[in-house]
Amino acid sequence: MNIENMSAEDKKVQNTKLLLVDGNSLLFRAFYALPLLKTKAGVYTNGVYGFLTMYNRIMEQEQPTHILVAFDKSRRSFRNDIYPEYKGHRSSPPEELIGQFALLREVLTKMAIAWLEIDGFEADDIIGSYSAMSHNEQIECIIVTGDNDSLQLVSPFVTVLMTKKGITTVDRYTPHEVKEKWGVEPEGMIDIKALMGDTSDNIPGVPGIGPKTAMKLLSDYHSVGNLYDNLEQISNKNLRAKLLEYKEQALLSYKLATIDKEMELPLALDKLKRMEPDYEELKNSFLELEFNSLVNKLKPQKKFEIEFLDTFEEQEVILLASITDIQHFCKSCQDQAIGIFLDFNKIHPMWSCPNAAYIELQEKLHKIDLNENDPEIWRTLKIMLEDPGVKKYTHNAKALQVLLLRKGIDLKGIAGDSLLLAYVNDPALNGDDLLVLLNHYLSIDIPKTNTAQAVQFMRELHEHIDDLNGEDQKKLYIEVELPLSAVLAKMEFIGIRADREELANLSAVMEEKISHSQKDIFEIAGKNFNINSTRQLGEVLFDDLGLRKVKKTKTGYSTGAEVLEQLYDDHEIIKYIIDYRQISKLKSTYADALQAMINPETGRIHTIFKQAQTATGRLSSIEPNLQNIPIRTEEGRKIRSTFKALPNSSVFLSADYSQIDLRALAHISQDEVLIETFQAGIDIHTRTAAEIFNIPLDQVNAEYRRRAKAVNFGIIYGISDFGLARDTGVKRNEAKKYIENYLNSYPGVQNYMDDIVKFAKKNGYVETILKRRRYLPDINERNKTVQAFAQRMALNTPIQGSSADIIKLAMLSIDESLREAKLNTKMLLQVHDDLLFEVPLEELNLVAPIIKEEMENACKLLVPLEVNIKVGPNWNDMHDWNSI
DNA sequence: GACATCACGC
DNA sequence: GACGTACGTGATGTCA
Repeated sequence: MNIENMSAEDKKVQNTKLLLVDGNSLLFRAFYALPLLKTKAGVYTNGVYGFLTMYNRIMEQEQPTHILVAFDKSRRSFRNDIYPEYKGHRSSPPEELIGQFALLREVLTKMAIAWLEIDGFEADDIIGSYSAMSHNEQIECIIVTGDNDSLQLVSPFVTVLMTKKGITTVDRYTPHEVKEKWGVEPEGMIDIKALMGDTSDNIPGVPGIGPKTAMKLLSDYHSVGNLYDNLEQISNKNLRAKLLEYKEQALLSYKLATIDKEMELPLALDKLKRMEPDYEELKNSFLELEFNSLVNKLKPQKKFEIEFLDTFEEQEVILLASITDIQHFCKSCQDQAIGIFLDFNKIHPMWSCPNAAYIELQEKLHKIDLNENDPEIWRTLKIMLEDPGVKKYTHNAKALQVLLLRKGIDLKGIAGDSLLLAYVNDPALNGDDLLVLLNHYLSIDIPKTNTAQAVQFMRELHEHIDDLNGEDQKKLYIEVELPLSAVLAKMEFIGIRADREELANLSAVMEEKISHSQKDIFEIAGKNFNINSTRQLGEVLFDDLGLRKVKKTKTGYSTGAEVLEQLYDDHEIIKYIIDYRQISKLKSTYADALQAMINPETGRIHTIFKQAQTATGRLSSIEPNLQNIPIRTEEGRKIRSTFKALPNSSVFLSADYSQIDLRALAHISQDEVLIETFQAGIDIHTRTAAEIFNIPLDQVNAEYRRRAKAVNFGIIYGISDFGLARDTGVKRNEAKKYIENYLNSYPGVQNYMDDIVKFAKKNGYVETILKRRRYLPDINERNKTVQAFAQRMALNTPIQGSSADIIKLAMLSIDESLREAKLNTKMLLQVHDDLLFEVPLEELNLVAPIIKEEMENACKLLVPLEVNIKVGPNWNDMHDWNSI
């Protein structure tokens, strides 16, 4: 068809896509695929839950414009009139499922999804009739079912999605796939069934004929009718006799297997149009059914019909051209709520210049040009921006604040940050891009080129996401994340001093070492190649030098550190390669890259702390990443020592939580042995060693402690005996025993592990002590590997996430204390369980106890929190600080 | 530009 | 028989 010549009516048909769902079939599948789930009120919901999961997935994939779910009305249909035994073998569905049929219908109604059941007909017939209509009208149609009867409905316009064993995957059948799998055209599926029968429907067919024979006969005779007309041609006597004997039964089976395609359609197509439900009401009934993970996904769907696509209304931008205009405007902002968006040319607020400010006030969009960098403009804006009475709604307040700090402006009155709000709502969503959020939550599509227009929806977006958040999430957002963003902004703005000259010297020395290693390696290998290329290195090691191929990767042989270690004694080249790898990593990632990150404006390095990035609630650090500065090797520590406090006037102070993850575990699991150990101040690894090796505390030697440490470490991450064996170097059986011993010694931890997985399976998420949520959609997955992965996340996230919560609380109270005491000590970095400060010498003895105090009392747990304080001139040479 | 591999941190 | 510790960022090479 030529698109140009299409009428409007044709185009409409082109944009129509009808989804037909076999409700009974899918509910059955879902019920058996998922473990039994019961609400607190005792209602079984697993089938309905699984149905909705699958429905959502298909909606996302297929984006239909029209939907109908069809049900069997009762167990009897017109087929029972011609064959009373039809579906006669079926026993009643289990008790736990029966109530879910009605429940599903209710839920569908609430979701504004059309559904149908018709006396005397099966869901198949309803689907057959609607799909026939689609075919005739040349409308695209998708059928979802687990019943292969419907393959007879497939046509160029009708596709069948057949659920496989579980509920996560479907097979797609177009005429081509039907032909490929069954050797017949879609209509031929009726003939196949007529011959082979169908035990599940109790269609008899011809005894002794299965799929293979049926396919063979039909490839020769094309149809059952033609087969019986030419029965004498069949050479196999037995087969011929059987066909003859059961002719009646075959013809009856044909009728039974034929789906009715000519029912009167009770609902016209436009009654099936996809509709927006009442989200508030739907949310309530999902909450009642405890479908918490689904509640979170509730939001207006993306618009689905091209002709109805909501193009946002582009607002006129009022340009505030003169100082007088700006002054007048800023005055009118007083005691108002505004949306604000600062357009700057790079992502990094310390390396960017603002082009313009866009401000929404009373639903009008204003622009202030900042390219001129006119100090008069900034002076005017400063008053408004520092006025806490002007409530500012924005996206990524931290970046805005950092940029303003460079202009000498101390931003006040941040009332909302959609980046953080969305993160608290669901940390898995990447909300960096405001346009993505608007699309996701409000279904508004703003072209990239028109980003400034987003400011007109800023407050609406806040309101919408805030509605989705529960009380706990609102609290986490208002009391932790939002104020923390201001603390982080100050840290980013202050930056950390690094000695450029020392980095340059290190780089030069490293270059020297690298070229030496390189020369040695080429000599031993007998040829020149790129050592950085894993492929070329693999060729040299495993092809040329014939070393053992220890481990494979997707693309070739692994040359990772683990492999090289195993080959260490096999060839002298290995130690040069290990050396080369280490030094070139240090040079490129640190010595060279860090020099380039020193800001000429400040002479310091300013990282960006990403506050809405990780799934667990931790921060991350980029451009540069200051959370992975080397510490383990001697060479690496040279990098670390280039970070320095201002000489003669200040020192670095680092305050790190001791065993915060294990303490969080003790608190969450309430394990008595763990709690007692921490309360008594006993070394946790030693205690664990005593427990798992069943020896007295004073007989734990270094080796026992090392293994116990690996066990403790592994427990936090949801360990396997395989992983533990690898880490400790003991046999897998031995490692397995360690874990068993551990869980017997700490029964509270065992219970925690069982309970948290149950919780996750039931609720679809896990949470931290501050009720930060992480959704785990894979927790009920049938694929064992995927499910196991989700289970480990369920175990780890409350632990790691709670630790992250605790240090965030500590940062807030330290910031407050430092401000109250009017101290000049600056918080510089957070490295997960570690805080780094730059402390003026005269403040040291005052500040150190404050920091220790605030961190240890950041959060009341069942175990004490312990903080170690170190002090030194640079980030490497630090020594324990003792109060005087 | 996307993906894979490797290596650094907690 | 393979695969099996959480969470990150960044440099480099390879291939399209």
